[in-house]
Amino acid sequence: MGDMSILDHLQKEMSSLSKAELSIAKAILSDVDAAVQMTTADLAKLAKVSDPMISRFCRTLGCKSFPDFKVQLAKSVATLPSFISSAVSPGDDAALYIEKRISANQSALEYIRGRLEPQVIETAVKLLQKSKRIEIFGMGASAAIAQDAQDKLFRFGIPTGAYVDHLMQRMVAAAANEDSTFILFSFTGRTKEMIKIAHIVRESNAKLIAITHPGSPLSKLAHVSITSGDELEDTTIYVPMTVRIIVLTIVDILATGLALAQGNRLDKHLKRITNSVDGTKIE
Amino acid sequence: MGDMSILDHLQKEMSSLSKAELSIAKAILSDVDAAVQMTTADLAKLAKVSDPMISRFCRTLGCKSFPDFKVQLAKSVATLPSFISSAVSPGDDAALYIEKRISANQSALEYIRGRLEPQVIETAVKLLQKSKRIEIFGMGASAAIAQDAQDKLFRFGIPTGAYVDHLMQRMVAAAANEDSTFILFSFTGRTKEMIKIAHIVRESNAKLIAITHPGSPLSKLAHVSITSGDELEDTTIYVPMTVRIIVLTIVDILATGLALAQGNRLDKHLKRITNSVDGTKIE
DNA sequence: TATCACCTGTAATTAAATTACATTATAGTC
DNA sequence: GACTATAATGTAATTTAATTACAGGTGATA
Repeated sequence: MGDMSILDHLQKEMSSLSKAELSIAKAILSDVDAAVQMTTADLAKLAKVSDPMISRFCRTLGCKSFPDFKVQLAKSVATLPSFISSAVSPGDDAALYIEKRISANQSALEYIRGRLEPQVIETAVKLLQKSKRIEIFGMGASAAIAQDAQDKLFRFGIPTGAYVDHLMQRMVAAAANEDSTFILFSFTGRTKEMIKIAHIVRESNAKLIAITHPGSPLSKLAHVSITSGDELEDTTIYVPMTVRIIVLTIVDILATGLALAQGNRLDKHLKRITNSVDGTKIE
Repeated sequence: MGDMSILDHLQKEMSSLSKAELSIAKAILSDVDAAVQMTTADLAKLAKVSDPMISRFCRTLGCKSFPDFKVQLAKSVATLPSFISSAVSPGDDAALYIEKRISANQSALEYIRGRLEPQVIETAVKLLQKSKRIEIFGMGASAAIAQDAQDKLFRFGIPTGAYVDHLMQRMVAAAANEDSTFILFSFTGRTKEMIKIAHIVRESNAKLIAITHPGSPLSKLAHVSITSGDELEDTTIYVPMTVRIIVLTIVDILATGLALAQGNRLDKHLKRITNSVDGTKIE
């Protein structure tokens, strides 16, 4: 079972459970917090099965015993994404909305944990690594992300620019060639201007990585498309919050991949960058 | 005990434990992952105490029983910030560094869960709400954050500017008065230029909110200082990654607080903003 | 010095979980 | 449809784990 949480595993196995096992699963899922405190007898009664079915059920799920199952379940409960509790309401005090926003952003990260495909990331990293130049575009809410991405990626030995002005973006895209890789950020992937720019990138024979809504027009134009997590939040109606945490974490991942791919031959180069801000801070 | 994790509670009680209780505590802390799988007999042997001491110890900590203690402990383990496992190594493949980066950012958010003080956030929100104008400054890695914060805060009926050029920042700070609130982002709080700008803000009688390292020179100049989470990551040596996720979540929290404080009287205003980008997207 | 409160271990008991055995249900084959 | 084999499930028995009861030891206080 590896690192998969017992709750995820349980939900994945629902369709292959026997009648009694399904009763037990439903009883557990009806109140997970209560389940971690139950005896085999309690749970068996709730699920209307015999006591030994509980042990057997745990073994079916790959646990050593019911106590082991309860411990795994407790771990799952503690890391459970709670989308419901994240909705902020008018009467919320600061303690509550702090809690909700933190939980929302943690949950958003949990959401992409199983959705980012390693080979897609690797492909993107290889494109970046082979490039003579990296150009990063964003607009609106994605503008700050483009600039943050530049701040991360410029360090790895490949000249890296970021543009947020759509006219400059068009012109830079038109001036590019096959030596460049472009990273385009668009939560929805349906911004007309960004799609137009993507066409220009493609016409320049440059490579295109899009961090965007899966299946969107922009994603279809990209050589590599990586989810923006836009399914989580309607960014055309609400102020985009959790989505940008997802996208910035994707930036972290790409930067990490590129740093690893470049190995330690850039150590001096990185040191020089760090040193360039020497003297700007109070000791 | 409320919401405090059993691990936190245990560590807080260490100095008031008896000799045997202390042995048990140490045995648990020596390998928490193993402890959740132990029987009373296993743990008693490891701690060199009698079996019943285990039950008594759990009761001393406020748990109902040893099984209850083990469940609580499992929950603590699951939410424990794991700084070690987040360290990326040269041999890491994409699946692993994706996992590590996601976990690192989740842990970073967990880190601030108990460190953000609701009344400090409320004070900041009140300052923002009472302002005639909000100005947001960042530079270097914080520049993108400043622009992101503008994208969030400008919507709530208070004119909001963001500047990343330090000369413009000086001038805007000097031109301000008591009607303005400034938000300054600096991870370390030791950037000389930003501290100079903070002085200028104070001289203009404007209010100053700093998102920065606790106890730093900048934090001392602020009317309200909120942690940047800078303790987590040496941002002067490493590329700042988790720290900006923390800071952006703080932006979310402030934006949420301001939105709630403004109530629903801005609904039309918000609608007008959303409508302003109509027609820019493919349907 | 005596008393009291607290700590702790051994022994006994209870509770919880698992195994063994028997019965029932289901699926496949003729 | 009848029969057989296998899987699922319950009852009863057994084992394991946890807790309670009782007794003894230690340290502090009057």
